[in-house]
Amino acid sequence: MNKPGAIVHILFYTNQMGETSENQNKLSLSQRAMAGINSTQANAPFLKGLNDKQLEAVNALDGPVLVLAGAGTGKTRVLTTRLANLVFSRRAFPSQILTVTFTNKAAREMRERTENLIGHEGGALSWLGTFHSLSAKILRMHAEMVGLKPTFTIIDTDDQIRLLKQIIEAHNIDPKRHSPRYLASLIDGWKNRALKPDAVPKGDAFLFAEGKGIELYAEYQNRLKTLNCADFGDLLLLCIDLFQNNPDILRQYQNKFRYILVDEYQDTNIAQYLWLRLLAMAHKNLCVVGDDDQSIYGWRGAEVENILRFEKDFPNAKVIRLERNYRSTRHILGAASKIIATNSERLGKTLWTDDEHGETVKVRGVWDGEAEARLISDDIESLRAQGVNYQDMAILVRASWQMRAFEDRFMMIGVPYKVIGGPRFFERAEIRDAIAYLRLIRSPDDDLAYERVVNQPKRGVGDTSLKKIMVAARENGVSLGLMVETLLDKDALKGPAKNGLLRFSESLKVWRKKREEISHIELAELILDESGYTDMLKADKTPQAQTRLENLQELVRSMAQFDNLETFLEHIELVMDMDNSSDGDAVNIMTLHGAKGLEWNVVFLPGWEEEVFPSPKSINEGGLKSLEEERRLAYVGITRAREICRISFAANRQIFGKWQSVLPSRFIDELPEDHVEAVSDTGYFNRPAFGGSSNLDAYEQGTRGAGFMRAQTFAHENKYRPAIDVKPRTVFETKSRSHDFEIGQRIFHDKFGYGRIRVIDGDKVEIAFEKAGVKKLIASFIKPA
DNA sequence: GAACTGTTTCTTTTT
DNA sequence: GAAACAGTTC
Repeated sequence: MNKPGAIVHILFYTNQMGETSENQNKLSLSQRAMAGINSTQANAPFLKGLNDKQLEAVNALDGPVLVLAGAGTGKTRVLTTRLANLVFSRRAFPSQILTVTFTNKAAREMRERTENLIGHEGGALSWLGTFHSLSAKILRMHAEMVGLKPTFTIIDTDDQIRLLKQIIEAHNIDPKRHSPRYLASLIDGWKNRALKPDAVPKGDAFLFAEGKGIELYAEYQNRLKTLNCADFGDLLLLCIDLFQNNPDILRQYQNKFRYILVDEYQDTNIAQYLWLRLLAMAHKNLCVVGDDDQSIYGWRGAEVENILRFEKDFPNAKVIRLERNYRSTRHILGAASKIIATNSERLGKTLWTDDEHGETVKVRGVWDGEAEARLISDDIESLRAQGVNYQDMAILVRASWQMRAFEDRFMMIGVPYKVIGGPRFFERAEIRDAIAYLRLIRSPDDDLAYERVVNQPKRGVGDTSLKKIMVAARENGVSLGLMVETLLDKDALKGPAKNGLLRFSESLKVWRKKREEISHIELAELILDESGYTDMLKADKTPQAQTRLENLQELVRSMAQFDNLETFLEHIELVMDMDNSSDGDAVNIMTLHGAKGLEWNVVFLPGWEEEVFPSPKSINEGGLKSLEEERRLAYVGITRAREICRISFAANRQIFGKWQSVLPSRFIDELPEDHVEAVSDTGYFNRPAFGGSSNLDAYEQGTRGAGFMRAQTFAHENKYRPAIDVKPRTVFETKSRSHDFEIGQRIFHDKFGYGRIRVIDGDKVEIAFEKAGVKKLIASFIKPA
């Protein structure tokens, strides 16, 4: 497949592509490039091991290219190699290539992997990032052109909702009947479609408070401007505005970015599409990579249609399909393919592999969430004993609340784990407070930050005082901070509020002055101390207070990675995520969304129940379209696994704190029998685990339904087959033991009967019983058969 | 204005 | 089951 002839042929083709593009300058560029290719690429080591299709994608450098890359087909490899190829062929310096990813995690990985290939050749990849971070970077340089100061604050969903609530109340609308959260989602939706208040379709207005939606949206935008703030959607929209209103600036960026690469193109929304089109219009060296089957961000406005439209927008676009899967076993691929085949709206792709080995995908039913956590942690421990590292295993859940059961379990039995993208560090109240203080130092007009910390810790400024100040500030068109200053000057305040505000205002002045003198780290420590925030937590006797203090220390420590306050704030506003990827050997726990683009040897997919996955909320709101998106999520989950994939469902689950009996997910029904096997560790499938208990009713109701029957039909004659094949293998033993059993030995247990030893870990042994499934026991309870 | 208590709502997924 | 909210008392 790596015949030199093939490479030459492809290179010839790409150069033809390059030369068909109109401008003279480019022609000479590509001629230079050709010289570069001939000398550096004939024996270029970085192209080794790519298959024909991948090479084609890597070498089609000029002109528009669409790469349809299925799961596990080496997409990231193609992207990074392509980047390296652009640099090595002297087409562009790294700083002249715009690379857009969808998440910060993806950006980080792409940067690392590309730098491994090109080293520091030609400078840094300064324009690799998410749509939002790249937009922010551009906007900071031209903020005045869109009516902001360069220090503008990027607000997150939480601030957004607080602001909207104020606006709704100011319009005498009851926020209970018309929730700010819903308005926020409407506005987000409009922004995703690049609709400004005057462009919102009239019909959409009636989605909120009898036609007030558009008015409120306009008001919200005004407030953002006066607060010198932008929300996530604004970053893109303002950038588009900037380009459209200033052709000279647009041209400057068009010239700068000679080549544009976009990852996860199926997840782009209309605003992002417009943004890209503006930048790529001049030279059309745009390469997008995507997979319609992995489009899982419809709720954020992603339009799979963008992929379909690509060929229309760029009529001579080269389309390359990567269909050979290098990741998963045939069973895993078979299960995933069957699931996704149920969807109707697909471009259609057939993934294949020549991998022949591997275990089938297992589907297992358990009593409840706790039993599920136990089952999975048992699997993890025994796989670990067989030599699989924790870091090669992952648990992927639909929603973050499902993570808790696993955390509890792992904490109890001492398995190291890391939660990626769970309840986030920067969303904790104490962290947000600390950041609000810092924001207030940077941007005195940041009313949202002011409001957040003015009475945190308590300074005697209650709701009534605050309301008064807010009304006055709005009437005078000034910020809260400024209004308070004026009111203090005029001695218009009284009681505890007066004293508190006096102290607060003085402190702010002092801190702002100090900012010039001390480092941002010292400043943060100073503020936390002098504001009384630390003391407040120290005085707090609740168990959480201690963790909060630690979190704050962690925050201060993390500031060391940044040169100054601005870069630190920019980072947290955009990234909202701490890089904890380097933390040793630990099991990964994350959401299915967070898992896209990643892979592990072993993947557990718990919670495959109706009411959990597919998410009922999603189906209620989006109907069939959403159901198909949930199905793509299932597809993404299964295809993360290289060798072992184990799905599970519970008969009972606590939802919103209430016990409910639930049915297995309809997706379980869609799995193909020939790649999947329903097995049970506990003999659970047809035996109530707790005979006579009052839970029996729930159990019967929960498992007698069609879903359970569907799942059961997969169970073959031997319902008690152990989940893991009994494979005697050598295990390195470090722990001492007081017995002389051996792996593979047949034993007898009073309650569970006969079985065979699979794993020995000191005095603990794991046994695959002939009737009772796999159990972990202390060796003294068993005797040789 | 703060502290306490009972009630309600809520969680999808991320920049 | 937690967190946000509303209503009550000090």
